[in-house]
Amino acid sequence: MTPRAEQKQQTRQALMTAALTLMESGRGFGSLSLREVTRVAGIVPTGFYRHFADMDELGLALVAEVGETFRAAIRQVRRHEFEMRGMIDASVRIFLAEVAANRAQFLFLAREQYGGSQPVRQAVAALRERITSDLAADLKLMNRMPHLDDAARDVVSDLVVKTVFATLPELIDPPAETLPAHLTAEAKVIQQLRFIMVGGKHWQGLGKPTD
Amino acid sequence: MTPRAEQKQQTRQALMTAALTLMESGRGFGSLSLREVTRVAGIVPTGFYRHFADMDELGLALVAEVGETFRAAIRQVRRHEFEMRGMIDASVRIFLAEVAANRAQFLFLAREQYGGSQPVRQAVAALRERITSDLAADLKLMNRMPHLDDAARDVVSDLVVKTVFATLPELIDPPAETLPAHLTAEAKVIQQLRFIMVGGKHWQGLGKPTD
DNA sequence: AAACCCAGTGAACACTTGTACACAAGACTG
DNA sequence: CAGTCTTGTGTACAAGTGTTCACTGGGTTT
Repeated sequence: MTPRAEQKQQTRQALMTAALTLMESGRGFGSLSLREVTRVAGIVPTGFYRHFADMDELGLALVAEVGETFRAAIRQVRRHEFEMRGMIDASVRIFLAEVAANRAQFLFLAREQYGGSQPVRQAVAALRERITSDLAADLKLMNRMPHLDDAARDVVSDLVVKTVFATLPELIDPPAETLPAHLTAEAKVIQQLRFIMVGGKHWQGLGKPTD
Repeated sequence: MTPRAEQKQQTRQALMTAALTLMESGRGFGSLSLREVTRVAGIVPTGFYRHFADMDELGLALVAEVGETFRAAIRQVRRHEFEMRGMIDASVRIFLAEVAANRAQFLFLAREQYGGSQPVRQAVAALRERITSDLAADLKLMNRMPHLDDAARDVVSDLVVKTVFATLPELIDPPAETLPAHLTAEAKVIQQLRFIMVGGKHWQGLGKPTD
């Protein structure tokens, strides 16, 4: 890549991390001003337009970025998925490490998954759908839960992804007090995913409601 | 109540619904300006201070309000809980009706549960904890899932509440296209709650990991 | 009836905001 | 090397922001 283009992408990245930095103190992305972002990024306000048409476009770039690291984390999980014993434990641990290594990105994801502007929210929804359908395909491939038909597998996958996304805030801002070990966010989400998997295994179809 | 105080509460309510109204077009609460809110509420900006010290306090009032309707919905569910057949179905249906009847409030809750300012987020967290521990107590009382000890019941309750909260956005903004019946947000969340419950019933303790 | 209280007003303030425009200077291209 | 492209700059402006202060007028109390 030419030095010019390289410099440009560097500034572009500065804008993106500036936005994430500003959010780290609890603000929502939608309340950030263009000027604030450029101020933190170290360029003049008008320079912003060389990279994004408006703040929404910056938001979309951030979704794309966190989407990439998210999927990279999943690929890494999948690479270890054949160590069957305690697969959930291993997956969660790997995933948590990735979240810790990219705290700000996942914080953005957690905050804006439902709070963001419409384009941002749509982008997050699209990301989530891709992840969900990947998981469903994976579940089918490894032939766990053979009782389930495709539709039911979709619903379970959706539940798993929903649980992971909804747990993100706990994982990112661990409650300050050191908790009894079995209530770590990590331990809790592991057990919750197990409940879901066990539920999937013992599912009996819709004929006889068991509740 | 004296006419004066009544008038005051009426204006206060106008401010709260003004905020909810402004959010209905996709904005986050944190991006609303005090002046906008008073404009929609039909009073002059300075009048705001007769009711709230700042926007955060308005946010807390909104959390309290939606918390009340939320818990009212739960009480209504509980009143029907002894019709055991299809208890989940009934609960979800009742709850959904309440959500539909108070769309804007639940939209606020869904959006701000993780996106709001720190005080708002804390208030939502507190609300969620109350609901969770109520549910745990309820599960214990009706003695479903006898295999589970208190800790495990807490974890299941947390998962259920997490699922409901995370599903709120789907329930509020139903995807425009009429879907195949088994993929209604309603049908999906019912099945997901069933998965969780079945998982709880067939839980075998932590001794032998089943995944 | 007189005194008081207080929700809502209106003007004013010092700032911040998004965007337009002309410009500089270094990197690219012929 | 000359000419062009493009990233980042500086100035400017109209619009919106939160908060202050002194005020009005009708409900409330004595």
